[in-house]
Amino acid sequence: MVSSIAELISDRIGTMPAGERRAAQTLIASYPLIGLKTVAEFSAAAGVSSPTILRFVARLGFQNYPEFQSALQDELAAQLQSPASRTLNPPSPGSSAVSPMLEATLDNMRETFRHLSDKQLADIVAKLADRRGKTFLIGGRFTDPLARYMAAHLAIIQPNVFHLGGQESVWRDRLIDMGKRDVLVIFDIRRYQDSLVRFAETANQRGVQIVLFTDQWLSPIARFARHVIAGRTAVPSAWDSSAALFVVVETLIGAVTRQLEADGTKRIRELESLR
Amino acid sequence: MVSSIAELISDRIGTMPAGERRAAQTLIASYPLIGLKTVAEFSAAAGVSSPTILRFVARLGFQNYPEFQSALQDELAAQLQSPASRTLNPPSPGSSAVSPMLEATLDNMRETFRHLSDKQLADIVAKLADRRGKTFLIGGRFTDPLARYMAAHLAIIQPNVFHLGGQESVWRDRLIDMGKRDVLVIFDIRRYQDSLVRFAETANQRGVQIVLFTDQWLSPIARFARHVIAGRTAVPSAWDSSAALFVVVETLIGAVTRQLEADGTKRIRELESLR
DNA sequence: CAAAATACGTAACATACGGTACAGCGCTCC
DNA sequence: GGAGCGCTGTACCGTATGTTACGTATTTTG
Repeated sequence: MVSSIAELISDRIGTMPAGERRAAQTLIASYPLIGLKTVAEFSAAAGVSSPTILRFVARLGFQNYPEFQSALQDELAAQLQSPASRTLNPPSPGSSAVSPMLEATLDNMRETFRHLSDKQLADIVAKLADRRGKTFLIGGRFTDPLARYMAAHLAIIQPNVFHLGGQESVWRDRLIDMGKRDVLVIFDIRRYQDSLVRFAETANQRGVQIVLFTDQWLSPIARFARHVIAGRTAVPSAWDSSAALFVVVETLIGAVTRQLEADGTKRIRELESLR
Repeated sequence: MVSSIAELISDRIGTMPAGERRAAQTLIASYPLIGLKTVAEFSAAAGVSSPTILRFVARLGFQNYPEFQSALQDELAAQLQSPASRTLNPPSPGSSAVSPMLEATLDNMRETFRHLSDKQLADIVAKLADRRGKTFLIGGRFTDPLARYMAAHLAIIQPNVFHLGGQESVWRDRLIDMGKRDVLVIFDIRRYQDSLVRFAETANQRGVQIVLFTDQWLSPIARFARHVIAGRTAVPSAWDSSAALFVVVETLIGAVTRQLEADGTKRIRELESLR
């Protein structure tokens, strides 16, 4: 089984005519970017004509050029999403049986933060630290503990922080308390829960600003969310991992705390005097 | 100066209308691959119409879609050519406040697992997968969400899993249900809670086997615990981090699940047939 | 050396892709 | 409550792109 297109090429490059070989070498030289451009650009870079390029990809077994490009993109996607397979990352010497899980988790965190800009985090921190409205937190079946964890911390450093728990009918009624100045922090990863989506939709209609923690496939709630944090969840286990989101949560908690300290709010001063 | 398109997006995402923001979030979530596909595919993935995508790239300052794609490709080229720079988030000169937090967290996890032997984990897994008794879980002020998270998973793959929540008086009375064959999983990090220590002590007297998740300074509960997992918690923040413990929890959940699958318990077979 | 087969490029073609005009809708602000 | 503005999607258009047919060049083989 041939895994990458690059291997496929080097397998068959010997059997190719001159023109196609030039195409192959050009592609390998700056793999895989030339292949993502148009046939015309590819052909120009290789110094051959467009049909030669097309014959080249046909020889590789692709029906047409777009199909070839899709394959390249899929390959790229796989590379970008599992940095573990990339040469870097110290193979960590004593990596043992538990390690696959740990390694995957560490990768997830690095990837999650790589897709997260400082600006984005700063915006969310500003919103959470802005105390003109209330903050509500809620999560799904497996993620509600994250909501609780965040609520437990935020509720200490600022007033008007509420975790929405218990029966659906209970927290649904809390919508009455929510308005434009309020923030709703929702955790929702696969499989996404209808009840949460409906809840988010209604909250959105009431003008509540939504901060969504979800996985890389984005919960439908992203549609209504003002801020979306997409965490990586794939690990070698029967379950998805929420660890990356957990770290983002802790980061935010820390940042909000620092922000409020900087603001020198009365509450923080009182807290400090209590310690 | 804006270096990457991702930054450019997060800079302006605040000023965008809903539809375009959705496009932006979708792009960021699986950056940059969606952007290399056609407008039609991009729009479908984001759940908006094609013109919205085009308006989105126009707002980013690109004359047209191909120009936008070229920019993405150039960026990718730069990344792929210097894989060294991607190791982790480069210490990047202006490296924000988030990086130290992430780095410290990653270190904590490595350290935590370094001090954790396979044998130790295997023993705990065996104990949790042994279904002759009941499993109770409880945590402290900040760690109870971890107990809930673990309970939410374990309760699916096996019966007799109970999270102890609510008022202290409530769960204290549950001691009556606990006996020699049962397991009590306790989470307790600084500052250790007296109520939990007393609870653990009593449970221990009743012959309950205690699995303790604590920090590196060890909760006094360690005195009664059969198994102790000490996680690193130090991070550059006003709060301690439970992230390392969280990862241990996920690792255990995965391992117990695998164990039960291997045992081929009736419940697991039924669960699988339900999926 | 001749003849055939293969390879390659030019040019014409059709498709599907990006782009635009326009109308409907919701929202905000008088 | 009404008027204006801005956002969004539908429908259509022009064109750049991938594709194919064909003629020429080049290599191969008897």
